[in-house]
Amino acid sequence: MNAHAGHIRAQDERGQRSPHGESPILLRRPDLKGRFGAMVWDLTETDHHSGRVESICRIDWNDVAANHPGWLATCKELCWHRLNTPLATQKTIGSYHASREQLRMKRFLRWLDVKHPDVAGPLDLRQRHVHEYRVWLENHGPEDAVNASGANVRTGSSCSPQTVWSYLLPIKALDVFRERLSSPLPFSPYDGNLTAKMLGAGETSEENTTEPLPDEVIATLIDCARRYIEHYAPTVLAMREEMHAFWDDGRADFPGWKTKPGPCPETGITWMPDRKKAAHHLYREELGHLVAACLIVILYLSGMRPGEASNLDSDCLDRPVDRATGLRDRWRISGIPLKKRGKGKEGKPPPVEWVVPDIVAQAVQMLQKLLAPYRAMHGSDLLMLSKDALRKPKSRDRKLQRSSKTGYPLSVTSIGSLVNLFYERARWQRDAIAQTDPSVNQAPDYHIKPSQFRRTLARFIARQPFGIIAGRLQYHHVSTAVFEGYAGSISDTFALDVEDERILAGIDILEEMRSDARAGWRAGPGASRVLAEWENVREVGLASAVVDTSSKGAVLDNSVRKLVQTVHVGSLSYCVFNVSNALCLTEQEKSSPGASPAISMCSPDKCANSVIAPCHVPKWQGLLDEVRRLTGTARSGPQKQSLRTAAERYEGVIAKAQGGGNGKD
DNA sequence: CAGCTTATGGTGAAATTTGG
DNA sequence: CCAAATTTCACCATAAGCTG
Repeated sequence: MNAHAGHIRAQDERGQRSPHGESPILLRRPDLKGRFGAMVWDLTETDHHSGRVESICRIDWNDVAANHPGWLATCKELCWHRLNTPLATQKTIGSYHASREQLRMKRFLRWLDVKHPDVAGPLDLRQRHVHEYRVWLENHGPEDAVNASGANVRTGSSCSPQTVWSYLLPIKALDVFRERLSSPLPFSPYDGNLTAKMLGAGETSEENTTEPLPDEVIATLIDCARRYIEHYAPTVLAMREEMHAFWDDGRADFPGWKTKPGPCPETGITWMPDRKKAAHHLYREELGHLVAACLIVILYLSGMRPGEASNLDSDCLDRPVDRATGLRDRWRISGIPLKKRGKGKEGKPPPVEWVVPDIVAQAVQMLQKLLAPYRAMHGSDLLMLSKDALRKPKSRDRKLQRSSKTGYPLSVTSIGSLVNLFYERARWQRDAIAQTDPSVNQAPDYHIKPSQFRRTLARFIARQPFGIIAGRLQYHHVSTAVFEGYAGSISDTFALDVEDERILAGIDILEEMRSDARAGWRAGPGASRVLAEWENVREVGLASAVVDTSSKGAVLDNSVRKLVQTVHVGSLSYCVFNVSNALCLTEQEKSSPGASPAISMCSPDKCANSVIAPCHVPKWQGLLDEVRRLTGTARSGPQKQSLRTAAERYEGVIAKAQGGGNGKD
């Protein structure tokens, strides 16, 4: 396979592989363009993450060559070995990490330039320099910073040990690879004791600090996103057509919009503010909002990470045949996972799948349609494109210049700005709705981090496995689809996130059941058993662990955890799970270890495990109303009969839960 | 199999780039 | 020169992989 083996595998006098000018940058990818001698190593192709900006996987040596010539050879050798030479203690690293390491190296070199300009190369470096750098990293304020061209400046006066550690990693690597370098360090940093532990990094990890989006924020977002997809999309598409026609026309001035955004058919508000803005800005702003609307729906209801969404192909959606039912009744999105990737072939991680509800499929289809012309224009296959893809191309032979990466992927940082811009619009619309509808209040000022969607979904599923999203989607379909969606990517930690949230929710539920019981509600046998246990647990001085259910998460004792795990939350019932009489499981499933309730098979009114409390009555009432409405339209006798049976069933449940012989007095 | 290191994804915000 | 949108870099968080 390797025609160049002769010079690729060149060995030095110690019998080790070493690079020279014509060596490929990556031995396992000799087809890559660059060679060791080149001043730019472009590893973009080897990066599976298409949403990542190009500069992240491009290593530009020109800066080192110009400002720190004595270091150039060492930096390149180190980087090459990091990419190609596995050691006993160090495996080879990916292009992303290799580039990041060189960025950190550059920061060190900048610092040396300021503090010790006499250190011209690795041979001049001493332990005291390394130590001084470490102290500087640990404790330096903005006034002390060594500024780079370009970007972020220090704000604080200290940083975390793990950050210090990662900035010292290139120096550690110089030590680890000393045998391979033509001019190794003349000493071993801290006598070989430069470790994460020494720097205090890796201390006990803290709680998950990503807070879920507040209810008002997510409600505002989802509501507005849904309106964009359902009602405003045709207007936005018409604007796109008009703008493209103008481009083709070749006229100098935009003649003015023919498309008029009528009032919102649902709320009656003017949904697009009337601004004096250049047409091409207006058009891209609205297209951007529509993209954001789809993105929000996808992120919130699939549990994807932002980076995974930006990595999706335009043909990621399909409708597989359900093996159990033979029907094509579920939507599936396939993509590349960012974490827990596994090995896969050719370094490419195997795809994962998310099962998603209808509205997510709609959002994906909208993106497919909305961005189709730009995909054709820029030769991209990605589902989402950055806003720069929406600009007018300069001419046939010249591409747009802003993005240095071909195809205009939507980077993760851009997702952030897109979403926050959209939230501003959603708030603006909500203000307008509040003018006419006094029951609607204003949305809070809030900065959204894209990763919060995933966390918010975890909480949502945990609290309402039978829930109704935004009051709009059908109960059964969504709950099972979303639930299976996360179960489908079981290798992910998402299931664990959900479980943690569920346990916290379970504590709320137990407390609620307890106060219901104290108010005179008579629980069934299953619930009484659990409540009695709960009283015990509360007694045993777990108050501190249990009372704090608010944010950072209570540190749960195992006994609490176990107890809470038997209680499952639902908006139709609680399930006090007890394997032996669970109606949702077959005999075979019951006997398997770790059996848990099958949400989609639940029959809350029949199962002995199920507890229907007063707070569930409204949902059951809703089901009853629905059945009565249908009874009016039913045609055949059997249809009417089955509806009557259902109605009786629901009436019985309601009577049992709220009054009659089994409820409050 | 816990505790550590290593590898890598994510976020905030200033600086830069680009079209006009 | 202006405004918009991205890139860049510092900082942060967490998963994967070793090792004893």
